[in-house]
Amino acid sequence: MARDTKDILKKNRLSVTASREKILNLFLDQSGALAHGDIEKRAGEKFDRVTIYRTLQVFVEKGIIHTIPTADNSILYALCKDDCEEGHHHDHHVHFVCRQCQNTYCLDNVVTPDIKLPTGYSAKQIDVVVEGICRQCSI
Amino acid sequence: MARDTKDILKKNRLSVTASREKILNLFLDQSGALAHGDIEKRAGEKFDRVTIYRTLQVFVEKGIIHTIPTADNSILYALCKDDCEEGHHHDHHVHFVCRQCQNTYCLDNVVTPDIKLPTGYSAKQIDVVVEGICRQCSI
DNA sequence: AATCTTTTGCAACAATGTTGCTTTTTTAGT
DNA sequence: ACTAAAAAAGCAACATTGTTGCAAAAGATT
Repeated sequence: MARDTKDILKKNRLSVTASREKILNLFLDQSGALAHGDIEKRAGEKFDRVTIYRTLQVFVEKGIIHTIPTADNSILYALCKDDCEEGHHHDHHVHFVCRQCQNTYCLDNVVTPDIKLPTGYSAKQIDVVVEGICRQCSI
Repeated sequence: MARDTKDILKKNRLSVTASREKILNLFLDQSGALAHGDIEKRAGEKFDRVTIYRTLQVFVEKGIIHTIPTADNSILYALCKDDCEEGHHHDHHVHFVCRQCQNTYCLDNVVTPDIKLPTGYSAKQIDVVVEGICRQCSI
């Protein structure tokens, strides 16, 4: 496990530090997306808020995590799949927000549909966020 | 014009006040969506920030405007069409963010597609935000 | 016009995000 | 393994954004 995080960091030409490993592990140990606040809480009192901000920023730049837009004005972060590279996200999956457990998941198997736009508009990226009840909560 | 705003407010059983008329007019005079900050700037120095927050909140509750989730963590607001009622938004159109002019538009004619979800997931609402170049900017 | 209700503005506060700078840690070269 | 250079962490101070309670002002109702 610790091996993994070191590898991921090195692969992205990032120096290996305690906070980066810790934060990366939070994402690896967790299926859903995390908000900055979640990370602050779960990391214990160990890290400075600024460090978390900067770490998340670096991870996004390197394509290790991506952001998910939400209606309630909080940015969520989730792990990218392997086909994301530095400065070149391939974020073509649908995001799902559960109204019951409030978790947000990347539905990696659900691809964003094509959208027919009016003449004159051209699409570069399409974000789809579905709100509803997740598998866990509908049992 | 002033007539319009009074009518809209009355139709929603809201008392007619200067700030509500002013803010409503900003939306009517403008095709795109507005962030809280935009409103604060365009309204002049006249209104308290708190009043703007509360006014937007009331407008959303009444179904006069709706919110648009954005990737950069700022909530945008835009006018609802007539078929929105109190507590019951019919927000089934696609939102378009222009990378050039940075404006956000409601594409009222473009309906959000159905999304096939994995077993166990059920959708209550689907938000689609398309990023690209708008008609104005692609001339 | 008087009263009751609603809204506004103010002040204080809380949460979130940013910046510059010093100290500490990591990396790379020997 | 040790040292110098580079990078990151931590700290403090600050900026922005959003929230709450309450008194004053404005709007609605009769």
